[in-house]
Amino acid sequence: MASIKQIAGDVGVSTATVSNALTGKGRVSQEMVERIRARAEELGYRPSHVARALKTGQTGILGLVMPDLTNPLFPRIAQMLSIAADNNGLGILIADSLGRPKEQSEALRRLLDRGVDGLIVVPQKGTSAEPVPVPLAVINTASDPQNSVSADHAGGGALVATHIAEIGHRRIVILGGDRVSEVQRDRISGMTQALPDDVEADVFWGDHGVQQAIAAARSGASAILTTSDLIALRVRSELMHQALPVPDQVSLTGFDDMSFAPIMHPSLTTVAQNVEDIATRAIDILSAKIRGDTHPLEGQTVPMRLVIRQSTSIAKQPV
Amino acid sequence: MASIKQIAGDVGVSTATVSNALTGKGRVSQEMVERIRARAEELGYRPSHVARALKTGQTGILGLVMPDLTNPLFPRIAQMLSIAADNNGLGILIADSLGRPKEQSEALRRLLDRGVDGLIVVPQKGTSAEPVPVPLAVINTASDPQNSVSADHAGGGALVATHIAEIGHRRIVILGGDRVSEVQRDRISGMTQALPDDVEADVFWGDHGVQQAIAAARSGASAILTTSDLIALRVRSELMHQALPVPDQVSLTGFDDMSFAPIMHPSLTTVAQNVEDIATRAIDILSAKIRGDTHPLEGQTVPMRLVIRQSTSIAKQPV
DNA sequence: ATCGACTGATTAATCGTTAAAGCAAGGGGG
DNA sequence: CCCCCTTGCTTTAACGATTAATCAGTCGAT
Repeated sequence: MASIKQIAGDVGVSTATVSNALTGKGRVSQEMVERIRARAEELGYRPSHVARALKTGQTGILGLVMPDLTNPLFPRIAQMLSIAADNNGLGILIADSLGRPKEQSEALRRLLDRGVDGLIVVPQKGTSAEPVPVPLAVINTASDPQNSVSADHAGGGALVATHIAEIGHRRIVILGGDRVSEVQRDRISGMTQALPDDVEADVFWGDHGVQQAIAAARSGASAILTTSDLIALRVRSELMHQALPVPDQVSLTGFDDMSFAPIMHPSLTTVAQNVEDIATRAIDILSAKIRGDTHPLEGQTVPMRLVIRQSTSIAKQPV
Repeated sequence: MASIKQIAGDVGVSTATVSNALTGKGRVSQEMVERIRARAEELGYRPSHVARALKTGQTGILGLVMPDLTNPLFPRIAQMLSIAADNNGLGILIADSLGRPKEQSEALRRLLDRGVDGLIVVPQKGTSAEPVPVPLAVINTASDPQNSVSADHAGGGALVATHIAEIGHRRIVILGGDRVSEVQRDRISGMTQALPDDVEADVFWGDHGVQQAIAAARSGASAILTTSDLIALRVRSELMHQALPVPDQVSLTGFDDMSFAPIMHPSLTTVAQNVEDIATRAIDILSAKIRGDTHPLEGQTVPMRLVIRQSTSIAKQPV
């Protein structure tokens, strides 16, 4: 491996000059800069991040903590974060906590031991990030006071609720998966607040809620709005068992536009996050904090997008 | 941050002794080891991975390259790799190539620049890993000569094909997504080789193949074996359109046991990978190589598991 | 001629750790 | 009693970069 010393020897200058020439920091003549650059190129010189990190105290690495790796958005988030980080010359080290809060501190400590310059945390349902000695960016939802940037889950809920109301549904069911998830709570409160007064909505939760939702559908509710595509898929199965056709009898919506949403039958109306935008902003916020900007614009919210497919249709007129 | 120097000063010995005491390498008296340990504990000393990396040339970080991040197995693989890596005191740096082969070398170079000790590559369909100056572990499929460890895709194909034959199907369709994927080719060749002679099987590929499969089903084929749950889901949709009930008229199988397989309707018979086992072995192989073991056991194959659900049933007797 | 400012480079220290070599004291064998 | 080996620790150098301090010239102004 070619080092700065190697180049210095070849060109006949000191290592300090080489360092200055390559980083453009000190005072070096234009001619010398070019000679050094040329030699560095020839040798295929790559600066040692490790040595630089030791001297400067900055590793250029961010830690990513996603306690809930089963979160189906993980690949996209990780991908987008990794791209955004690359653009800022940063790397991303992942950590897993197996979903256990106790392991989560372990994971954090491991990342900190490795000297990460900052952390990106997507909190587990119902937990909040513990204090850390490095800059932190939290991706959760607007109602989390620690939130740095996230999708506008409430706005997304409003979008889908408004859509359902506009196409004539007057008695609907809202179905959440887990009460403890702030994201899901925000989605639901977005829905309920956006509904006109003349729409009657029941809110159910969890496994039991699925049954309640089906019962409601059998007794006349014409739409079921869920907080996740996975829940919607389960409801779809149950409805089929009960010979309640979607969307003819019951309209159905999900959340997150997962891989199967466009290809299930009927294809699922859902709400998509702009993961790329969120990731980019998270990295921007974190880099700003690392650079010393103590109060970058935080608590941002990125609009969601309604994706209308075949699982929703105009409400049947009551007979 | 407490350093080794700090401890050395406090205890009244040289830094070398502290280093030796803490790593258990040199010759240090038992008593001294304990005094040093105690002081280190008090100070909350954490060794600097960076400094150690500079000195030893080993960062303790592995690079993970998954060119196809849309691969729905990614989260599980990443999770399991991260856990397995942790157990060996290693970290995992992720890189993304946006699916573009050109970006892939870029991603590789970035990881190498950061000084990773080894690379784990899950190759993109139809590409093979380029030579790298560090130990490499490839997770692909048995027929890839570079493969270090992978699921036994052919064996998985055999499992599902045998199952279908055993429950009486005599005319079936095998449906692949992308000819270029070695994994899918192996799955299919596993299927065809396991089928008894009296079973008639057509192999179709891609979007067009879906139509051909439906046509075959309409003209009497009683089972469709796909190479992916996503494909199975699409086929399920088409069959429904054509009023061909699953499994009464047509049995259907997928691959990979994705999140939606158990909750779609009917729930999908599929073949699951033991991702944890694969990840653990990949890390083991890589650590062995890094430790200097030039030829650890490579080319391993991990059995797949048939998950029988409701989308397959005994073949109707021909009328 | 002299002083000061500026330019382009050098020197030397440092980040935290490891590793090889060295050194003093104690103990056993001949 | 001398020699050598072992034990326990220290000294020194190094990994590859950055950075503050310094220094030798050059040039313009006074």
